[in-house]
Amino acid sequence: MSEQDQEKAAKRAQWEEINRAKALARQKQAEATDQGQATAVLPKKQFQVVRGTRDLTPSDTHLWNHVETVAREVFGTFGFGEIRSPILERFELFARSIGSETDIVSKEMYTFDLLASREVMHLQGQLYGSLRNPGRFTGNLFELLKCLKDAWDSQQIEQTESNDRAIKKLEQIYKELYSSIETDEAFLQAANDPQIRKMVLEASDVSRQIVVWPQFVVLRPEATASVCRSYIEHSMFQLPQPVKLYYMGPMFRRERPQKGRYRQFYQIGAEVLGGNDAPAIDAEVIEMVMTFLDRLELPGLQLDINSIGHNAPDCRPKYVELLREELRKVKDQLGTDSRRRIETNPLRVLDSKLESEQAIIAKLPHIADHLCDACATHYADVKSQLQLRGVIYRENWRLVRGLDYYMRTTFEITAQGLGSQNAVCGGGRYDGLVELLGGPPTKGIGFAIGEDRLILSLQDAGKVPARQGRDVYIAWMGEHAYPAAVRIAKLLRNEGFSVELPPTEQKFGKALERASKLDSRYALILGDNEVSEGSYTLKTLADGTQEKYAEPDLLEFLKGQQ
RNA sequence: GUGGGAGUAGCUCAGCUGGUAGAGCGUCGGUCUGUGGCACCGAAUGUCGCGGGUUCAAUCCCCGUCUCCCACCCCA
Repeated sequence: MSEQDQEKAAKRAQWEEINRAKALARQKQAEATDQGQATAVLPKKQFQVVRGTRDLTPSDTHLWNHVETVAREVFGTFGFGEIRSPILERFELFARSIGSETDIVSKEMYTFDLLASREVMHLQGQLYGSLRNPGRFTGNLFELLKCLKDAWDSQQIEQTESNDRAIKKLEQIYKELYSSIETDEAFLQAANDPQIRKMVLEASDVSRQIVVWPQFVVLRPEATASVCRSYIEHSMFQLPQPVKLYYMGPMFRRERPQKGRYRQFYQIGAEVLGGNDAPAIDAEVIEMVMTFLDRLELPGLQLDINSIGHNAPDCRPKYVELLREELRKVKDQLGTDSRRRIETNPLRVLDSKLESEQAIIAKLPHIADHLCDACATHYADVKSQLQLRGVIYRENWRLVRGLDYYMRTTFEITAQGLGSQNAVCGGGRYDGLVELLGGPPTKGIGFAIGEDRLILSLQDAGKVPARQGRDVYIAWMGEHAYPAAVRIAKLLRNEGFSVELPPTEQKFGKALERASKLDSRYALILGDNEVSEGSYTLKTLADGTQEKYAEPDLLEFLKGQQ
């Protein structure tokens, strides 16, 4: 013990000395650099991706592209066409479709104020500030009127009669002011003219009565609403029905990032709009997405289906009331979240993952037993249509969707390797949505696949297609070989081969080493010997064999191997 | 938004309840000037996530912050 203590004390003393020496050295160095170059080093702050977003580099994108290619192929075979809608949409589009009470709309959207409201407020302030200068006042009033009219057209001003009157009044005052101070003389006199002063004051008063609501543009949190908007906006109901569309691209939700959940995430989805609500359509949509996922060899696939009826007194609302009553009876045994939902959204109680609630939930009434006749028939037909197509499903009476617009058929697909975020696809029928967004009554059904999760699951299962290396690595040596190398590279690339042409000369061994590191299939050897003979040596890197070819033979051979 | 864990080389990670940082893989170069994968040798790369505090001294202890991971919430 005491020995150790002594050692420590000795070390400590030693270091004190060293520290002092270092401090001295540092001081000297500082003095030296003061005389020499004063190095002004900028703080090196590295940029990094914003939270919840990420880069996908070639080692990722090769799988992403594979997934997207298969999606396009499969969806194409079902007669779907791609739609690309903007990433920016009006806030109201999602507030109306998804439901303004949902988390997505109430707190997870990235929003931008279109600035019109601020601009108007600014102009209103300027107008007031220029009360004493009729000339400027008139100019400001003109600007303000322009903005107000735009705001009125885009419904940023409440469409009331009094607002309408106020704008018209301003317009009238503007015209009178404009005509009465047309001449310079009038302009000079205007400031003292009681008539004009009165108009100016009135205009200022009236303008400030008008409230302009901010108008928000958002980054889309999902695409179904966008597709419906587009369907309406392009009058697609005049096309042969139904219209079958698919999309893929980034969506944005400001949630806490987690495995399989990002703030910028990607969805692949499809929608069938218009026509009738034949159960065969529901079944075909499900068959399509299952075909797609099967083709990718996604492991551990589980398809759950359910029907949540429709919004009529003899259907879902009736069941929701029944469910609420049953839940109230067992309220004491439920957690706080579920207790709250009894009143706000009893269906979501069925979703609960709480272990302690499972036994209670299991005894609750099933919605399938309380559907109206039409919905019950529809559900039964969807199931038989699925069987007809050989689609294996599991009925899950607890499957309810979180978004307001769903009705009747709902489904969800889960996969392996995703932790608690195991849903890889969700979808359902939404017959009222297009009408809700201002279109004609239109049937609709669709799904969205979480591409990030799909990719995770594929990676987890090792279902990543081998990355393709180069087809041909050109191992050229010597000045004479270089022009020939450039020429043959061009020829081969024109034929669609992936060719690596080293920009500078390499030692032979190095060239072959690089060729194999780049997973090249062949090394094309091109040195003095070959140049003088007008031939090429082609080495197959897998087995080390090599052969000489004349140019036409070489091309023919490689094309045969493609 | 709430709770827990983590952050050390390009990657995966070691680092002894404080003494100025290491391995493997990868990268680059050499052994090797017409034959790669192997082997051997060598090199580069770190403000130990960032900021502050305690200390003679902090990768280590304390506080804050950012990011990632896990769970909740919600959803794809």
